[in-house]
Amino acid sequence: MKNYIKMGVTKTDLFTEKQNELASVAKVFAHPARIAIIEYLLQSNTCFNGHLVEELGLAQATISQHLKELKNSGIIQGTIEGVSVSYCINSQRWAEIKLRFNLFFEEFTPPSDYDTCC
Amino acid sequence: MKNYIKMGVTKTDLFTEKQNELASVAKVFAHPARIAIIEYLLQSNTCFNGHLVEELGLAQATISQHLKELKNSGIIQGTIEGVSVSYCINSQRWAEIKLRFNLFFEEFTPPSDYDTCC
DNA sequence: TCAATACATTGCAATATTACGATACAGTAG
DNA sequence: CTACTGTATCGTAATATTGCAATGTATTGA
Repeated sequence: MKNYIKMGVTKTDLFTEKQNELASVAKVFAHPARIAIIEYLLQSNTCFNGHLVEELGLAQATISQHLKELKNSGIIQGTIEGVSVSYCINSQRWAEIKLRFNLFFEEFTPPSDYDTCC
Repeated sequence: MKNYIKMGVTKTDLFTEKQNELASVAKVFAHPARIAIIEYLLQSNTCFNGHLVEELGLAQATISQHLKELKNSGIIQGTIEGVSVSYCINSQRWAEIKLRFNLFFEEFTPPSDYDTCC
């Protein structure tokens, strides 16, 4: 069984692999600090080698923890660059996740009379 | 301040309204049971009035709790229909959330030499 | 009215998340 | 080697999430 982000007492075995995967990725996005980190990397649009601690207002240990989760999910990657680390979006993984969410959102194709039913 | 889904000891005040909102919606998707419920409603493509408890393997109380969170986020809506309740996707809210995620995913436009940098 | 049905709410136990200080570690400069 | 810098990890407190049994509530059918 795949090693999903742990989910409380969640009974992952009741659900499909796809459902667990989507939930797992959504969980990574489910924190504003991680959204902020991602958007920072998205906007810098290159390898970022800098001062996220000053950028966000969180402690260094906290940011490091969030970065670790982002790395674990494959969304970002980091390479050691001398004394510091360069982070950037993993473009392939990003495309993959984007597609997965798109497919999910496209699953809804309501008929024209949809809104009259409840 | 808006009433987001509570976030542990998360310091929401450090982030923008948009970041907190996106994280809040992602949090709703961050559980396979809720994904499963949503997909069930998506696929039935109409007002569902039925037996989610038998469909998923969770206790009635647990499902009720997940439905409540989905209702709170506006993703689904329910109307009392005699002895039971009909649930369906709120198509307007769905479109809103879809757009929000699309914009987020579109924020990444890597230059051609992107993958060489880290 | 009374029982049955369907769902919501409450209360609780087990577990995960978030945050941060303290500390470890690795690379660089001197 | 030593000090410094940037990051990771550990330990821990505060809080949230998940799941379920028990219970409450509202509607239907007899």
